[in-house]
Amino acid sequence: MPSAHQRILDAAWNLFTARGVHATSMDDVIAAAGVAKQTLYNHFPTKPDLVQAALARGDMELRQAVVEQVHASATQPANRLVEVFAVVSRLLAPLKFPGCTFLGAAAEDRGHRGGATAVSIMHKRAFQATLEAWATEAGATNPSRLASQLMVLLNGALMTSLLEENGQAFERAREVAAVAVDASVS
Amino acid sequence: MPSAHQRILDAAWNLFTARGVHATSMDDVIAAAGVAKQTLYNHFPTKPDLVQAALARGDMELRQAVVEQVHASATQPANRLVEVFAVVSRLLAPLKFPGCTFLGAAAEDRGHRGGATAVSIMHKRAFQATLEAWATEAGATNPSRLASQLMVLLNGALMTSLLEENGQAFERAREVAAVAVDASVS
DNA sequence: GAACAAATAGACTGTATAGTCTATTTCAAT
DNA sequence: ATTGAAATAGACTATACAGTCTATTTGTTC
Repeated sequence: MPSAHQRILDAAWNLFTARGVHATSMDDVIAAAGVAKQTLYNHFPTKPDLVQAALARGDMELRQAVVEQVHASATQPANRLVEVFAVVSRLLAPLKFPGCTFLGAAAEDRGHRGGATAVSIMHKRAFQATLEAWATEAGATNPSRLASQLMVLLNGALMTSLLEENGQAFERAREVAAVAVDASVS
Repeated sequence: MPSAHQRILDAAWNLFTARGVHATSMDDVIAAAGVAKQTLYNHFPTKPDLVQAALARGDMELRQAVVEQVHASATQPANRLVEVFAVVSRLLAPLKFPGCTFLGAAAEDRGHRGGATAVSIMHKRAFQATLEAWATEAGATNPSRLASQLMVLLNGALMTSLLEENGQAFERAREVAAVAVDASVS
């Protein structure tokens, strides 16, 4: 049995992903984590604290998983920039909630610019930095620009798959990414 | 002075866009519309009703505005597919809330699949149909696929500009769109 | 086993908000 | 002028939810 801390973060992450932050009550997290109310509040004094902590952990785990799987399935940097779309799609598929927790949280936060938005921005920037590193290795003429372009595509695929669950969004994004990478590398 | 009905829908749309659906209370709408509580509830019996009506009206107005401006600024169908990114960016700029009301509402609705999500899906499908028509006129080898690809790019630009307010997302999307259109038309 | 930290159970408070109800007022059409 | 529909003002109810408080229990370390 994982520690209470872990269970709380896991439960919170899953609920935030599935239902969104606003629609998840602290009592929901408590029930899902199988933990006493006071225990949760001992670990995370307020809901924003919990949201931030859960997103921060999700950020690390997700990015690590994506990088690992991309490196495993493509050795050529240029291929990695395209393959990343397949990897993210594959990671999302079993979840049954085909959206991005960070984009969702940021959208709920609108106007607020609270902790959730801040973590989401960090997550996207960190991810984009990884893309830029691959783009540089691939010999792109403008790695920074290519990374930005791919990030827009990735965010688009994540949001589109929230609306149309047929999973084609990532295929389309991948096709476009291939063309964009090709245009930027050659 | 516009009718109460109009003022309510306008106020609701603006608040939903700026702060999100969840963060907007019925009292907020009442205050912004300058209307009595009962008046609002006479026109829209429940909050979901109001959300759906406001989004539906926003859908019509936004799509109409975009199509008009795109037609005005580009006569070649192939150019329209690229110019649309500049038009949407220009429409968003003065709003100070650089996100998509529909994507935001759908993200807040996660799991629900309620009226807000339904209207958002309609909006995106209708928009994509317009793109497909232009793609067909432009002589794309696979207009449906090209429209899907551009839709992913557009959603990506809309979400990315929510996180990074520098407005570069639309430029990036436009660059990629140009490459994708070129690859699909020639 | 004493002592202390962490966890539990669950009652309780305060606040925000959706939606109702009542009484009154405006105003256009007859 | 009279009537009837639409609008207003604002008190009121019910509920959901964040966060607190108290008392008890478990488990670990010295």
